[in-house]
Amino acid sequence: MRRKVLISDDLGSINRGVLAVLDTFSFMEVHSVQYCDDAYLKIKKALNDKDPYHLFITDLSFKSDYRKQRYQSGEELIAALRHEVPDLKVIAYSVEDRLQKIKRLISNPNVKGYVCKGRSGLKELTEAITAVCENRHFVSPQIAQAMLRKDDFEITDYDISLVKQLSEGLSQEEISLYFKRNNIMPCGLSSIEKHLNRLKIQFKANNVTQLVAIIKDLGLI
Amino acid sequence: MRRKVLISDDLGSINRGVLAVLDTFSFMEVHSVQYCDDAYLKIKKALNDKDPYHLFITDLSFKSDYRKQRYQSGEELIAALRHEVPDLKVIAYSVEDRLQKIKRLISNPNVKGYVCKGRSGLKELTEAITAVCENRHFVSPQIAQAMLRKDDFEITDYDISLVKQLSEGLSQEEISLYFKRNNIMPCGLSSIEKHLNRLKIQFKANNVTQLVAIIKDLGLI
DNA sequence: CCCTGCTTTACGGGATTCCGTAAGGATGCT
DNA sequence: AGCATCCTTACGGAATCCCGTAAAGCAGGG
Repeated sequence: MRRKVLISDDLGSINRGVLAVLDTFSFMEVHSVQYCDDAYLKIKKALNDKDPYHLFITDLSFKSDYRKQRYQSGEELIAALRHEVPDLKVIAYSVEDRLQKIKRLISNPNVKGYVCKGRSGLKELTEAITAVCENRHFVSPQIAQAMLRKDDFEITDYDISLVKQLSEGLSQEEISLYFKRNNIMPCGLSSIEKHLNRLKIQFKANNVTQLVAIIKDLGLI
Repeated sequence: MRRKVLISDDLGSINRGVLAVLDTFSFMEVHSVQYCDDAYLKIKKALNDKDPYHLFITDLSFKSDYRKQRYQSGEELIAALRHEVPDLKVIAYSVEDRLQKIKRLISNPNVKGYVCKGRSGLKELTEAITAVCENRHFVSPQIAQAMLRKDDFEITDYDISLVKQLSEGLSQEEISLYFKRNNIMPCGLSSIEKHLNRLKIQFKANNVTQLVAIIKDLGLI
């Protein structure tokens, strides 16, 4: 049975690697793009032509360059496809290994698989494709395992955006106002202080400056 | 003329992509590894066997996993090779795009090329390999261009160590004491404040936290 | 020697952060 | 409803940071 597959990744080297893997599936017709917007257009066009894609394999983060994009990240594109192309199966293939983010992603019914880029990424990707073709789901073992553990020592998007604002020079009071304006809860100055306190303990930071330095080193912002 | 090449990247997909590119150079004998320590061992062994590698293409950042590594990053490995295998030509292939860091890297005479992973990464890598084979150097155009720009602030070692202490969580008063103990002048609290003030103006930072974030982004600490 | 310019150091007051205590609100369980 | 728990928010005092002013020290030039 012929299957149409689209892969999307900004790094040429990764695209090439994934293509090499897909070549082992002889029944597949594979196309690849390097921008989210291109992926969106190809998917929509195929749908219009009554020859839709069956599977979409995409990275999550895309470097921005001179080409202005409507969809800046894989997440955004996947979210849009959820309603516009509900029959499309999606496998995310990313270095992202933060549980919170992955959980949210695979709560989207379109997303049938999550594969962590890593040393055995291509092997896992093969498994994921096989699974999805057989209507099963797949997530990388290290993620699946982490999801079982209950010690949710997790850092949320809220925390990230909080620290990010700090790193951009806002005072805690300014952040409070910013959160109020953007309807991000909690937005009280006290809550911001409390969250920061928890983060400082978690990351063993003496003060906010060190906290930002640590989070930056971890590549979270 | 036969050339031995070693490539090192933890992501399997990238390794595959790079291998595909290297296949277009028919005279090359290519090996690949996924850990810095493996790269080190292979390079040393080849040297011992009197059949050394001519070219080493490596990523800079490697995810750590259960395998404990002596060399945690490409930088560390490259620094070690500088003295142990001075004849080995190195091309770094990384997403890193911070000038200062790249400058420090290519100040190492072994490093003949720097290629930025990105949409045209493989194309540039091909150019880099060709250049290095012809005894020329290569750095990705976007980096080369950025290096020309002269808005490269004068920043002293004193400034660096000052900001570094901040990023490690010391208060300004603690830094004053630290400087006194280590005979770093000036060490008065007021002087430290004054220096920080100048830095904040230079780097357009609202506060110390943002200053540290900026300096980290520049790769200065 | 004095003047000038530069840097280090000191001091003070206002702003911000830090940290503990506690009130108010939502949720879930019995 | 009553109770426990978790989370948000508020408040206040201590510590720290921020920033301007100013004195002291040290070169170089006239």
